Amino acid sequence: MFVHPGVVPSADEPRHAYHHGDLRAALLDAAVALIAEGGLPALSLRECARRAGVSHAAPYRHFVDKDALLLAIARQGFEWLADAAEAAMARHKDPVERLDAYGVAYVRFAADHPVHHRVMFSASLGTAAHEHEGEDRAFDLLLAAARDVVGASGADPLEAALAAWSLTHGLTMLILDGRVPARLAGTPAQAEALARRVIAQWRGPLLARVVEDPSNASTSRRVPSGGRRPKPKSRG
Amino acid sequence: MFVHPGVVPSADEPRHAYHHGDLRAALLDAAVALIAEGGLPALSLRECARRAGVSHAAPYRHFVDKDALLLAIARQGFEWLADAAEAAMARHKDPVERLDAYGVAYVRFAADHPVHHRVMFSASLGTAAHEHEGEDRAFDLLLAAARDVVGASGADPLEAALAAWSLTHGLTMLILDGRVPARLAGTPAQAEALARRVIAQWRGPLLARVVEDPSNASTSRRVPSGGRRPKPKSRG
DNA sequence: GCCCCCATGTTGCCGCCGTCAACATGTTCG
DNA sequence: CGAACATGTTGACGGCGGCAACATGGGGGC
Repeated sequence: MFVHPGVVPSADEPRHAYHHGDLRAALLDAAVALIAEGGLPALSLRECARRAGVSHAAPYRHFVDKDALLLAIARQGFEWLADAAEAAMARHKDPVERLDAYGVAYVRFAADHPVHHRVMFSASLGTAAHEHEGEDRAFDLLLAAARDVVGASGADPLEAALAAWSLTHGLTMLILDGRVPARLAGTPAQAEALARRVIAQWRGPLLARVVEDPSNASTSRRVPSGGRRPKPKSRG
Repeated sequence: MFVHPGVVPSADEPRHAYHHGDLRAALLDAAVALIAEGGLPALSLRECARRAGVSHAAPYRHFVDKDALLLAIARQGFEWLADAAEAAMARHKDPVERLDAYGVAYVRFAADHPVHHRVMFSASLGTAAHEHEGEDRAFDLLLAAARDVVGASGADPLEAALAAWSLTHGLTMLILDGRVPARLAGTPAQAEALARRVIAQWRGPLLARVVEDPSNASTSRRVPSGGRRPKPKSRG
């Protein structure tokens, strides 16, 4: 049996275990493992079935086709992402800090679940199925945070959200594609720290404050000779 | 013949036209068209051969395998990207403006050549072949621009480059994946304008100036009630 | 000017894959 | 107890990537 205990049973699918223990979960697990080993093109339903110890057509009793399996992984990922972002934001009151927390949680989530992130944003699905409930939830969280940040300034919250999403999404993709030196993002913890520094580097005029402390905004007028690169002194 | 005149012969491969006019270029064209129509999974060497009017094994005389064809597309894309970035940066002297120009050119390139960008950053190749000459050239340009921006401030140029790359790369991926409303990025020109606004939104303490005009840096201390969203008055 | 060689393209084959249809089995419930 | 249904199996089909063996024709050596 390849069903390792890490599997969260997702609590919204048939629980009955007829012949196999929980084939659906086993297939999802095998799929994630396959993608982790050889990327998306390495995923095959037949190999998943093999690893789950069932025949090559058994998966079709749980997923209408290959894309449905990928969709299930993506859905799970969006749920986890929304949960992580929500929890991270809940630890802050300041709008900017909440937006930062979202971004850091985003990168951290991708570092912790690289396969899920890759599947969530794989072009295969892309336009096909943009109706994940979790995706809407994650995006609504981001949009609300952006709205709080821009406040009544008249700036477009959607574009602010897009800008924040772009930064963290781009960093995430570069890390996951191995284009960031391992020294900077070799572990999820390093990736998270890098995300904090990258976000801090970009803090801009729209947000009208320095990340470290709202009171000393004047330091943003010139290149600070020191005190730059604020150590994320365990905020939260 | 499916060889439309848009094909740039790439000028570094055997020019002799034995039986087919220029099968290699025809295959590359067909591959790009296939990916444009149905994404990466829609690419098949056999369909490329069919569209080029040759037998299913003919492509193997020009590409050792499917990945080699994708690699050729990626290489072409990196060359184009480096050229575009170089040209865009050459129109500016100010370091920050040069870095901005790089980012805008990056997004514009991806909007103009979505298939190439997708292939360039497809996970399939990823770790396999990071030795595109064009990729090094494009990254070196970015790194040099970042170095000029951070100057002697002591900031890590690599991390600054990474931050800039993250923002534009993320925006690019979101646009290409259809996650940005068509109203904001339906055409390459719109995507370019959006890139300018997104970059401007993030201008931060490290760069210590407002994008519009270096002299009015004080407007960055408060959320500007007006004058935000600077119309990109055809800089250059 | 001739011929041979090799780059180019073809045919045929293999195994793998996604997917479907037909069949088998075991569970649940009337 | 038996029927209906969910689950899993077997076998088949066409498409694909890739290899080997064969065909061809153009250009360079003589």
